[in-house]
Amino acid sequence: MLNRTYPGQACSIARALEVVGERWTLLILRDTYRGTRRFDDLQASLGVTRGVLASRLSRLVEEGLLERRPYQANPARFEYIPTAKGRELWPVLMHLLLWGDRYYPAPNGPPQVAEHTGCGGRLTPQLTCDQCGRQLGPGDVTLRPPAKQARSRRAAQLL
Amino acid sequence: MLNRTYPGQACSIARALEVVGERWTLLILRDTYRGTRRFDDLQASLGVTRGVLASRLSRLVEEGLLERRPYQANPARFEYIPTAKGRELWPVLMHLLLWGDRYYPAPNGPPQVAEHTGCGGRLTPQLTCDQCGRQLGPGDVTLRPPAKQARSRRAAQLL
DNA sequence: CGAGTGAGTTGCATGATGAGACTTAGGGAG
DNA sequence: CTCCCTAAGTCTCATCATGCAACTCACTCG
Repeated sequence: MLNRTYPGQACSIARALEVVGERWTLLILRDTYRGTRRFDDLQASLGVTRGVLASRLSRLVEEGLLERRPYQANPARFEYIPTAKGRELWPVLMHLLLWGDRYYPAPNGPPQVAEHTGCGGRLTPQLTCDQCGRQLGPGDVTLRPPAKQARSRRAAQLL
Repeated sequence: MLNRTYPGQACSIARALEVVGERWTLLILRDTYRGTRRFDDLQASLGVTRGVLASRLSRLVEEGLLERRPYQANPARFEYIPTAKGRELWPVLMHLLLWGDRYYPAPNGPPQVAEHTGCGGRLTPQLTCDQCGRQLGPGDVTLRPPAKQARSRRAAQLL
């Protein structure tokens, strides 16, 4: 979305979007997951302008989502590999994929299906609770200040 | 990110981003989850320009993520309520929140914590398999054409 | 009557993007 | 040696989107 900040937003969602919310950024990341990791390959695969691609890549490297690693010297050539920080955005991409498949299926031919490689199950489009394991929705979650005053104050309910 | 399309992208992620990838769109959606649902409230909460807000809202209504519902007549006044389709993007927002909290914690004071209202557990930042229930990462998922030839062809592995 | 509120629309200056040519450094063919 | 190719960028220019701020419109309240 922007190069700019979302000023005055205390929310982590806004801070996350300052890094990965610009046009093309998430698609570049997706391509690096899939193994498209060189400048010209990314450019061809995405159809993004070379200038924009260069600027997104350098931002992603700066922020530590990608590592710019030489794969040959003479002449020096580089590839962009997702770091742990970069890979942790994978769930975001997968949820977008599931949502897109559901509401905007591919015009010609059905969408790709994401399946668990060994077992054949599908990705669950749900978030779960790490204690009780139940599936959570907007109504099940409370945002509050962490630790310390543990249970004392109740903050804004999400939805 | 864009108003424009990501031409030539067959992927559902790109199609999803065509709808919700523009600057401000996801933050507007987040606010409607939280109960901020009127034009002026959204404008004040986000600090977005009135013009941009108007254009994003009308797009979201067009695409069926929000419903523009009058809450009074004379003078006619409206609020924007998330539809089921809009609410299903909640996991995307939550993963962004978890990721942002982890890598870009709020400068003053610790981040908000999302907890399961009844049980006190945290949101799992992981996707799971709907059959075996195991947590999945980029390496565990295969994208392939759906149904029909069920298991016959194996397509691009995600990472 | 005059001020206030909510939901927009309009106009201008600035910033970001798309299209496409140019650069740099080395490799290979003839 | 010269010409052409590849990879990874950089540069320029026209167009599009955004931010800022004022204006409109319809109705209500004091």
